[in-house]
Amino acid sequence: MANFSIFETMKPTDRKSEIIAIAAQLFKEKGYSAVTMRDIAQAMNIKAASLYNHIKSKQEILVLIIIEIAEEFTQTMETIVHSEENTIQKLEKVIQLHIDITLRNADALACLNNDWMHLADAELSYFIKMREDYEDNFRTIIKNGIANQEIKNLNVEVIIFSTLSTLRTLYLWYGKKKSPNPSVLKSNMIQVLLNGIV
Amino acid sequence: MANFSIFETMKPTDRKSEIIAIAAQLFKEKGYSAVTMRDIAQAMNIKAASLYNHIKSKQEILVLIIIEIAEEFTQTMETIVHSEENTIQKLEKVIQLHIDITLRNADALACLNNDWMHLADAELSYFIKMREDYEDNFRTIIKNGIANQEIKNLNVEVIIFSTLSTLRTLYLWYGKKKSPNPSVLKSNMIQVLLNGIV
DNA sequence: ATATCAAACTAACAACTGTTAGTTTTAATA
DNA sequence: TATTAAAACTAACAGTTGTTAGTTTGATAT
Repeated sequence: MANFSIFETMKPTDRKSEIIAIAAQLFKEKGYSAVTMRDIAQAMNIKAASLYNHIKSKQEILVLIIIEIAEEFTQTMETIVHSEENTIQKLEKVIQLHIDITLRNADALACLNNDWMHLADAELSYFIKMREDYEDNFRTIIKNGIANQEIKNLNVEVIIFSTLSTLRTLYLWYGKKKSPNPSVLKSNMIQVLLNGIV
Repeated sequence: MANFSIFETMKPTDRKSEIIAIAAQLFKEKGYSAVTMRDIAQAMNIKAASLYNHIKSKQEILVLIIIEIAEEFTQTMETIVHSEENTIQKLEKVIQLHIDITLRNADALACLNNDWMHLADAELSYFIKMREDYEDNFRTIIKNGIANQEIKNLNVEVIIFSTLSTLRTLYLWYGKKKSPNPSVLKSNMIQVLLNGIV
């Protein structure tokens, strides 16, 4: 029986996704540990116990916020590093990746950056592994670029952390009054990170 | 009576300072909210209640960790922005400032970056004010540099946040196996941030 | 109408939180 | 040796935490 109401078709997110989205928002503001289940419930206008009709635990919320987005970073980076493009094009793709995810899900990104250490057991190891792989792939791009003389022969670690620091904390700046629109952001970011400001 | 023992003269930090140093270390690893007074006490091999012979509250620890270092940033930036040097020299001084504090007190810096929102009332407002002043002064340096044509005419906000992101999260990278020594770090950082990597 | 089922509720738990009060230990001073 | 003061202790508190159990609500399907 085709009884889809307008409301059903207009509401693509189920209750569980709503909880995760709202939790991510709260985690961004105060951090995982400082946000209680009662805080999350209140933000949804329900009682804390009702959350457990949809999620297994507070931990599960954290895992769902962080792991999916970490996998996207890891997989896309894997694609970029193995592509046929030159170093500059690869770096532009990495910048694009960070901007895209920041625009799409700044809250989850904040959570990933600040609260990953509150993951436990298997998920913690998995996350750390992904992060290492990501950085190793980035390092490979830079080293190849230096070998090809596409990139200046500066300390590799300094290049990596200055670039990644900026890209990883984009969520802190985006949404502020003075932040530029996405395409201006991208082109200026490429200029600043690759060619410097002087 | 000159009865200073070797131990006294060798121990320049009193008990309160020890608490603050250990707390900062724990806050860096897990964040302010996730660290309990019992955690801090255990790290000092005493009981939680004993901490209150030295400090007024958990909040006070946070304030003492963050405010002092925030004031140092704010004041030094004030000096730099009003100095007679050119833009490049000013930026080099700002980079030096961040490296210095990172090397001297990475734990407190991590705490300042991640836990400032757990300050309360007057201290929270005071911190936010200092951070705004700091960024305004940085913005002034960049704008003057662009006006003088010492700096490329790129989006000012992008320049500010890419530079500050890197400098502010230095503590995350420093101390890792692959990180270079301070003087190499400084010269490479100036190269990367000012002149780019390409 | 009745049955069904997701999603809300109330009530409670055991563990943990920051903190206080009052007491004992420790080590230096008179 | 007696005194003092710093710094530890034990015991407990009131409030908060994540979570469970069992129940009620409200809309949809038979």
